[in-house]
Amino acid sequence: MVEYLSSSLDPVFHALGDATRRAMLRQLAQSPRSVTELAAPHDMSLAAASKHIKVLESAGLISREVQGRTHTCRLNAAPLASAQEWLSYYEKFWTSRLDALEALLKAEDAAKAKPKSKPQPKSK
Amino acid sequence: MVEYLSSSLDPVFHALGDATRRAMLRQLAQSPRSVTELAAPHDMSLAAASKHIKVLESAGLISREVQGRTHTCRLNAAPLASAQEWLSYYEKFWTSRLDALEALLKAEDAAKAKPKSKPQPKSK
DNA sequence: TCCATATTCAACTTTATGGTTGAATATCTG
DNA sequence: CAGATATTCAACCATAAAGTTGAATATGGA
Repeated sequence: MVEYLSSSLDPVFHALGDATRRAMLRQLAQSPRSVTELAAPHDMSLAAASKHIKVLESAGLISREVQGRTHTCRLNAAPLASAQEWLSYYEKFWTSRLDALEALLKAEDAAKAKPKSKPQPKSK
Repeated sequence: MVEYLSSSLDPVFHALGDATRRAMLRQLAQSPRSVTELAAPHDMSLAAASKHIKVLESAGLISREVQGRTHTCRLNAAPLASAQEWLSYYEKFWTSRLDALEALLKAEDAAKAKPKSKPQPKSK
């Protein structure tokens, strides 16, 4: 039903790859904020914060309503749903398994074409 | 129980912000692969693919076992769990709600200090 | 040993990122 | 209108990213 282009995930994950921007999303999860409010907790110029906001905006993660001189930003979580959808594919790799062990089990499971009796010791 | 540093999400989300790397993770979800095998479907030099693999590796998303001249890469999904955990915070913003509408509702919900009777028409 | 295979390394190019500062623009307010 | 506030813009800088090519390294196999 909900179909997401893989390519549209690029800007979303990219936007999430920065702690400042993730923090801004958390702020917006509380309530809409102006640019100044969003910038306040972060130790950087307003112009820098403005750029981060633009990154979030162009990833579709926030929308902006201009009211006079202030821009009110709101969270738009929809693209996060598509990110989570992408990640959900991998749930089977950690659900109800220890992850390192899981990797081993999964490898043997899936690699039907590659029967390897045991891991070789490192040559170095 | 599982506690993840926000900072460790930076390299994870960054790694996911590239379609080539996401595709490589999908490949590895099928079975472990050598560098050559991982590179094959992607239209780039082996050296470029090798760099992508290194990005995934340093984000902790894959591990590598060197056996002779081939390096076998395996998926390590654990950091994806922490990414999903981060995203899960936002589930409430899309679960059982239309997303645009949801933003509105949520805004009213969370902004207890800001009772706005109805959305203002855009000033522009 | 010789050659092919697997992978990385080094150097380089181009473009993107994240930050700065100072000026510009627009709006609100007395 | 004048000044303060909100935000962006433009220019600039330093570093990182993503790709290339060609050489280096290591291993496997005849």
